[in-house]
Amino acid sequence: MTEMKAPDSARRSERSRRAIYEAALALVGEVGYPKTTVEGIAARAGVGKQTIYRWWPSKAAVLLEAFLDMADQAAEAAGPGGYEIPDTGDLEADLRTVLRATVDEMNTPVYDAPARALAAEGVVNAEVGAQFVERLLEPQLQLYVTRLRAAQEAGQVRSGIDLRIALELFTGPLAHRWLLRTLPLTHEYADQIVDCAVNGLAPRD
Amino acid sequence: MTEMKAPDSARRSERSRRAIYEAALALVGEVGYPKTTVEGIAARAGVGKQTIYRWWPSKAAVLLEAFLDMADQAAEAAGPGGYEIPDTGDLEADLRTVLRATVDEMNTPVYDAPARALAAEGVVNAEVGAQFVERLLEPQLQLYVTRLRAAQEAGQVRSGIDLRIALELFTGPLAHRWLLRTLPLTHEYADQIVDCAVNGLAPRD
Amino acid sequence: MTEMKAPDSARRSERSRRAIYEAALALVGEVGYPKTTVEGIAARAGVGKQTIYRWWPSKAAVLLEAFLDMADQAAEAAGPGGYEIPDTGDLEADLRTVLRATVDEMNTPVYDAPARALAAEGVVNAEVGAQFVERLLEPQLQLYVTRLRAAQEAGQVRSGIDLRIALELFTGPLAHRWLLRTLPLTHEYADQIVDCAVNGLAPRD
Amino acid sequence: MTEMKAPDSARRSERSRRAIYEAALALVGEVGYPKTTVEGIAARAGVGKQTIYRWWPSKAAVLLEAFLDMADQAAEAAGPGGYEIPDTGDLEADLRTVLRATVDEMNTPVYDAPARALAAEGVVNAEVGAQFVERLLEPQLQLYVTRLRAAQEAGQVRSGIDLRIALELFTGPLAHRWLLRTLPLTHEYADQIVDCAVNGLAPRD
DNA sequence: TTATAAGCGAGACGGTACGTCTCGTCTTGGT
DNA sequence: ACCAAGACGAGACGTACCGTCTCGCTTATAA
Repeated sequence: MTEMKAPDSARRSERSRRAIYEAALALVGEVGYPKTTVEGIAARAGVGKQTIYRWWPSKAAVLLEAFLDMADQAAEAAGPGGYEIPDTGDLEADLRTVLRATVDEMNTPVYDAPARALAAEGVVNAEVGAQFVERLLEPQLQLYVTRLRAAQEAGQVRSGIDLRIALELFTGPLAHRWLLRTLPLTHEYADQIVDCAVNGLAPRD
Repeated sequence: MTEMKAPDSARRSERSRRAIYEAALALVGEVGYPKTTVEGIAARAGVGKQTIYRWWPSKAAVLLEAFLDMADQAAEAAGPGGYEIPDTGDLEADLRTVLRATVDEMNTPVYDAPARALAAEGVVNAEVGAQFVERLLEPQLQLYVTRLRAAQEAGQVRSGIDLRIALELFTGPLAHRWLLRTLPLTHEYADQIVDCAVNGLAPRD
Repeated sequence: MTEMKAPDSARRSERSRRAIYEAALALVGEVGYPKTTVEGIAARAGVGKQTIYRWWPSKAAVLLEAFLDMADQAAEAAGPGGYEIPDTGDLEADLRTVLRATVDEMNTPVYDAPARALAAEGVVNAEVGAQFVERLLEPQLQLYVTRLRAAQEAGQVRSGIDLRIALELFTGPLAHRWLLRTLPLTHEYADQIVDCAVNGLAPRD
Repeated sequence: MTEMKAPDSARRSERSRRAIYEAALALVGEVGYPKTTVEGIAARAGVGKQTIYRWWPSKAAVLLEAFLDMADQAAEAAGPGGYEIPDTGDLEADLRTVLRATVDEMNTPVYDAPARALAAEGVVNAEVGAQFVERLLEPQLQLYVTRLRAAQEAGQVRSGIDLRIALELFTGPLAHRWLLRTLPLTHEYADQIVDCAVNGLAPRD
């Protein structure tokens, strides 16, 4: 049993952590994930390599935290409501709004590059994949569950439907196009997905 | 000007190519994609490294061809019809059959490991991604287009719907769960997806 | 201008110093000089690294002082006379006694390992070498000068001879064998060196 | 049992070997042995690190071979006789010639720096020490044995004397001063050593 | 008798070099 | 000409120590 003596996080250098986050995101954006190296991150952050290895187990873990940090800061800046799906009573319109926003995000390079890298790493590395899903994806999916539950209670969604499955009718196609780049991601595409999927969930006559 | 002198493919060693395919698939299955190296493939195939670099540009390209080769052989063994979606007239039943088969495939390790590796590489490397989509994914998606067109002509699918989008209602959610391992892939899940999606495509009253 | 503020030696922890000496000597004996590290000494002594760097400029300096301390304690234990070369009137016999004792010391691991390490460091690092010679070697060589002067005055050594050179006829060969391990160091060898060298110093007919 | 598969020395790059020798000797001369690193040698030689680790087990081994190579080239350039001790019949004069030459060599920086480094490493590392003695020192000592044997047969050296010990009367003091820098190495010093030592070896009346 | 400032243990930090691994290219015989 | 074999230049890996730098915590004067 190799008892790892954990470093003392009270003494951790906040300055270094921030510099590492920034360097990691910048490098992934500039040279791509595979060419981003731990050495490169350390050099760019003006940090010793050991300072990275002391706090993270892998390049992917660094990037995941950097990305979460970026998302947290964005959420904070977005105002008190944070991120949630609007509820105007019109399910189709609300989901259109959200999916269009998601499409925009996926077309934004500073978001796209690291998110894509993390997703890819998670596909192949179960450990990272679990973290990616748990810390990044799942919170977002819960927003759909919440909104769809409201719709279900309002009678806009069939009562027998599992909402975890329902939400995948929206996010699944979007993620598919995003990850594999089969066809371009546009607002129109988002609208069409919402149209079909909402129809599929609607109560039968 | 770097004049690339192409190797003479007539003189190519068939024995080596087969050995490389087998070694690549075996290693990806055994140690995972990131730990599979070109050196390792060469050593296992009893082949010089240059023989790999002469014919393929990257580890991912080797694996892609190896995987296509495996798929071709499976298709050949599957009989004269090859792969196509059945058309019994009942769209929902036909798609259930296909999605259940796909779920089974994704739960088969010898298929899962290399396919997952290729998808992940394609997510991050546009070059590989394009190849992956064009040579592996697109032919399968066309089968859906064909079946859905028949359904549309039979009045089971709304006429205004873009079939490229329609098909993603089925494959998107499936791919999502498969790649990110959010929840287990089961026949029941396939059925539920088909249920909702077919409903969404159906003509409105 | 780097104003070096010297530490206050009055407040120095005696306990720490002793622990550092012991740790340094023990580690050099156990794992050898190159694998002995400042971190290792600190850990073994139960001491912070800074406590070493505060009082010594280098690993070699620590070991030198540790060794001198060990020698001092040995000398103290040896009785009031301390170390000196006996003078029975028989130069050859007296030197035989001393060289045999030196041979024994060199064959004692607790003496050999650190002494060898210090000598090696001194060979390559002039600073350490000077300290090694001045504080460790020179006092011992002076003992030879004293004894040989007595012999010279008694007419047993040619009058023209420089005693600094004379003594090297004894210590030089011994050191040579010890440091480079060309051949084993034995009492017989000591005797033969003394025989030849005393003969070489003797007045000519 | 870790069976090391030895590299094929027939395919070795002569160009790289020479570049490594030159870089190693140059660096030791310029920055000293402790600051000479394997990485530095590789960089200066325009060579990958692995090319060094493939052929040598350590920095010291590289330097030893580089030094031997330098010595071989010098010997080759020195003419057909190579290195040997002259025999004019006058033992004292012949040894004076040789020891003066040795003193000169030890005062030559390009010789001194690497030789000193190797000797120091050999003092502390028995493996290296054995190589140093066997490949560098022993051949030179044998020259003394040869010359002293001739003198012994000519009746200029006592018949009972072990020549391996006799030679150390000359080389021991010299090495002592050289390695530990106790006092300067001069021709006069060499002469005095020869004077005393030859006298010590001479037959007794 | 307290306060105050030093030394202390601990250990995180920016670095350098280690020795290993794999990359993609180049070279040498063998078939 | 293609091949198996593998040496090569290059450079990232993750580890070990370097010497410096805070941290709180004794601990011993000097107010």
